[in-house]
Amino acid sequence: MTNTHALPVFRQIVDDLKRQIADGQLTEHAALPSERVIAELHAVSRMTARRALEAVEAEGLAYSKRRQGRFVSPKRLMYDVGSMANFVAGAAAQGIEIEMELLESTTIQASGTLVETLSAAHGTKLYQNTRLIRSKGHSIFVETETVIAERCAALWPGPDNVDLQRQRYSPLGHTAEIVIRMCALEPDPARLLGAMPYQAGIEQEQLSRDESGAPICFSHQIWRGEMAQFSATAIISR
Amino acid sequence: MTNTHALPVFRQIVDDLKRQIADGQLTEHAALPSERVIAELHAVSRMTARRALEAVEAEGLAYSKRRQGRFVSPKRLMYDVGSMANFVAGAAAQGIEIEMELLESTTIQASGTLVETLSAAHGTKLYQNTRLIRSKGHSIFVETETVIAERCAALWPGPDNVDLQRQRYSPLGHTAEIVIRMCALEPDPARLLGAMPYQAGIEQEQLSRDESGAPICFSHQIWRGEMAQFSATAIISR
DNA sequence: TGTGATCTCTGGTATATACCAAGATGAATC
DNA sequence: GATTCATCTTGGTATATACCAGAGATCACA
Repeated sequence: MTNTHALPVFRQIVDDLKRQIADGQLTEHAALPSERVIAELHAVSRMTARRALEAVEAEGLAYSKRRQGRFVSPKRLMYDVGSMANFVAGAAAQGIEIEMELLESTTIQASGTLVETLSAAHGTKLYQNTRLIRSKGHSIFVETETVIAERCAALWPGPDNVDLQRQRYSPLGHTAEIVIRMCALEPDPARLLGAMPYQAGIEQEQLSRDESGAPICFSHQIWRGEMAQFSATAIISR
Repeated sequence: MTNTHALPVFRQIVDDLKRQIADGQLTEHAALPSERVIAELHAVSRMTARRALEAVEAEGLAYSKRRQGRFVSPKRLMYDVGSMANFVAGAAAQGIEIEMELLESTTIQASGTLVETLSAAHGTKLYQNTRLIRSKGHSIFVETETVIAERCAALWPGPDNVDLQRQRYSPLGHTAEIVIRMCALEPDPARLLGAMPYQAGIEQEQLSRDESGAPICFSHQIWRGEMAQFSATAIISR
């Protein structure tokens, strides 16, 4: 297929696929045509079909499962970072069920950048938990949370607690500094999220403080970018 | 070059380039080796070299200029969305100069989704401005701002005002609802930003309200994702 | 019925090749 | 010194081909 001065062929295929998704012909988690099928359908080489599918994926409209196919991404979830730390509660209010899986729970000693971030002395006892958050079986983000043990003994009984997975999402602290940025998904979190390594995602860091301003908890979240949508309310201080 | 069970070849090239950037061998805005040079250097086909460079680009570590080459991306800028609307002031405090270019300034009448968003009657007079924000000649984001004329006559003299470009960045309103999400850059903003169409970026919407809660201004910003970093402070209300 | 081998389909990697259009450059010319 | 023009380089598009490894279905056999 030759082409002069018009839209690139692979771009036309992208538009076709996007239209099908928008139209509802392809619904959430439905399989997209495979590379080979698209190649035949549009009479292009497989590489061109592949470029088109990769573009749709890069836009966050689809995700791929190795050796299985590409599928339509589910809709975005809203996360109100302003009222913070209640992503789960907020999701519940929207009628969205969230599943949390505790991947790892350890007790470590403060070192490296954590010392500065948490204003904790070297060797301070810290609880560290890694969780994978899903909705309807679809991975949304991975969270690694580091808590200063002594500063929240009452609020948080420690890694042995059964209700651990919910605990984090009841308010811990009084204020939180949040940073959000785009990032490339490293292989490890990408695997957990079922995403391609190094595809674009969202990284979020939260540092929670208590009434006195002392850090309690540092949380690092890695989101599938196309799943995330962050809201906040700003107040013009003057 | 054959390869079994190790890292894919193009990934190794990516790591090599990333190392050079991290080491400082390649500094901000320095040209990366071209596709053909990398192909020769690593003894791979041009397509493989290309994949590597595209991957580096997708990670936000480089940007490409058509027919000129690929260059190392500058460092991220921080934007405090919590205190809002003072991105320029914030940047100044960091010693970063920001340039604003007014691309378009029109007076329109409320219609479509703007009617709902701004709670304005159909046909209400609106000022609409599109600006491109740069730092050191490097495009960062495009903003389209829609202001209800009558609700801010005093604060904002209208599109004829000379100081227009600064005006917006002095607090307008008392609160703002902000939404941040990852997106694919549409061809138009991509061109303005000097980015590839459909690469991943950040989309931000701000709805400013006055003391009474009435909407004043709706702002839609499209950021080069690798340039953005958004911070906020959350308060746990309980 | 259950189990294991096989076969098909999938995306992922890699090469070699070809052409295009426009920026950069420098030589020849005015 | 300024202008024109050819050349080289660049990224972008597109094809054809080849192989790999694993998920899923199927089918033969115990």
